Amino acid sequence: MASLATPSLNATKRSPESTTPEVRTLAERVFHQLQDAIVRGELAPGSKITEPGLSKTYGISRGPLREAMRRLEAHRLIERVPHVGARVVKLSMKELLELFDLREALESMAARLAAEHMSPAEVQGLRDVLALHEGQADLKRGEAYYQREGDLDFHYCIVQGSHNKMLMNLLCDDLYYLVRLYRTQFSASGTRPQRAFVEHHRIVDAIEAGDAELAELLMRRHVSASRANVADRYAAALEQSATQSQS
Amino acid sequence: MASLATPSLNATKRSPESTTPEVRTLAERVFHQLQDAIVRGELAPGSKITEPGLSKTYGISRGPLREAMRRLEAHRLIERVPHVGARVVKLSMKELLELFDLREALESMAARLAAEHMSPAEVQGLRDVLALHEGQADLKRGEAYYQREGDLDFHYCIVQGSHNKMLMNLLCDDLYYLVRLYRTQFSASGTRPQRAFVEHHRIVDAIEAGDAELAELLMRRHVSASRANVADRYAAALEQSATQSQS
DNA sequence: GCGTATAAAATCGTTAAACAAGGCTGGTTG
DNA sequence: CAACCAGCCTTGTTTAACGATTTTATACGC
Repeated sequence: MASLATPSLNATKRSPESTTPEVRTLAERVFHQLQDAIVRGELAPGSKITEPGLSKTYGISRGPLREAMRRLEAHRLIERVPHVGARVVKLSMKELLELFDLREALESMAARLAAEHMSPAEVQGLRDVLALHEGQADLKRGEAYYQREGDLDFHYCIVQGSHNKMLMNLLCDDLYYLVRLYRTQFSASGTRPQRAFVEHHRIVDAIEAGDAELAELLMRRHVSASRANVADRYAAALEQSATQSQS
Repeated sequence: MASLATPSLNATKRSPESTTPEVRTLAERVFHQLQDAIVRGELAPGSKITEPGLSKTYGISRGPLREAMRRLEAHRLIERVPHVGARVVKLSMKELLELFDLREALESMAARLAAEHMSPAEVQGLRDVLALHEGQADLKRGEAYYQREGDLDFHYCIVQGSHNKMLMNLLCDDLYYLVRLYRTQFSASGTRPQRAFVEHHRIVDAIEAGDAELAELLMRRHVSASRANVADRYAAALEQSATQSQS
């Protein structure tokens, strides 16, 4: 029963990480703070990050700060040039689509493994997450951005269910932060809510049935459709701005 | 014609990185040195890494050293515990199989993208790499370990051909170092040479034909077979050591 | 006025010394 | 023998300083 609550707990624990209670070293703490600030858009994409500046605002010396920045660099949240400085990463549409390719490959694998390894309790936890989102969807029906973080919660649970630690680290610690960063940068509200919802349910069904192949296929299509949706909306925005500048 | 040589050049450039000519900052240089030392087994897996020790052996102060270690940590080549220290990562068989799952997902995607995006010149470069290995195979036929690094060269080229920078970074900068580390840790000579060879050729054929689906499928099978081979050999080794201890 | 060249300022990379904080070792003691 | 305590070592962090490199600001010439 305890493990039943794990997935949704994990999902809720992600938001209030501003306090970061268990983090003991300064470098780690400031790393998480900066990570959050970047992902939430408080540090503007492309803006320059200066050591003396951060050192003053966060009240720490340059040593731990530089270590935190090295970690941010490894997570691809900032870009550094020797002797010049660091700036917050600015995702291009090309890189965003690349990111979707990665997600398609990794998350379809995660769904496959989840179908093979997830325990009934974990599946139930997954259904709980879905039910939670459904409630929110009922409340805010019509608002497009209702599932901004909820969608990731679902994907988190699937990845956790794969029981593959390397996969979990890669997706949850690295890629999902980039996904969230993109969502703030492009102010991308997750459109196509009801369709994604049905897809989520079908994926859980396949996982519950232990149908690894189907789960993999459905997740692949789900991510692929999400990618196509983003690409289409981008193309539409491009066209609109083009006609706008024409008039 | 210049770009034709790029893949094989890239493959050869990987080995003599001990000089690291273009690396300008100390932290970066010592990071690469440590990375190399770990991957080549000079730093024993599980062995403790102490800051004063490395600081003395490499003749640098603790500042850049700690930054280098933070990068090694991000690449999962060392593991740190606050206030305790860092040790070289020690891959378990479980983690190795997890790594193969990642490779299967990512490299099959890479093969698919390569079939879609690779230029004829790049395909030719890929064939050159294969021909080079074939020559070595003729020379050292019988020796099982002939393709230890050559195999990775092939996979490198495929990933490069995907033209997906995120995928390239992930595989070439992160996972492939872990693969090499595993090969030294388990003193794993790539067995099944001729079979892998045939598989390599068929993958290139599919890529050249632009058959993305087939390339993806073949690469998936290729990695999967490699994984199964490793798992089998490990199981056999386990059984042998069991009967050995029995007598 | 504008572009170039030089000089100044700011930032980054690195070192060194020092101290606090926490873990490990080994000896002492009950 | 186990628990406890002290001392030592390593890690985490700060401060100050300096060389190197980049950026900027200024002044000069065209």
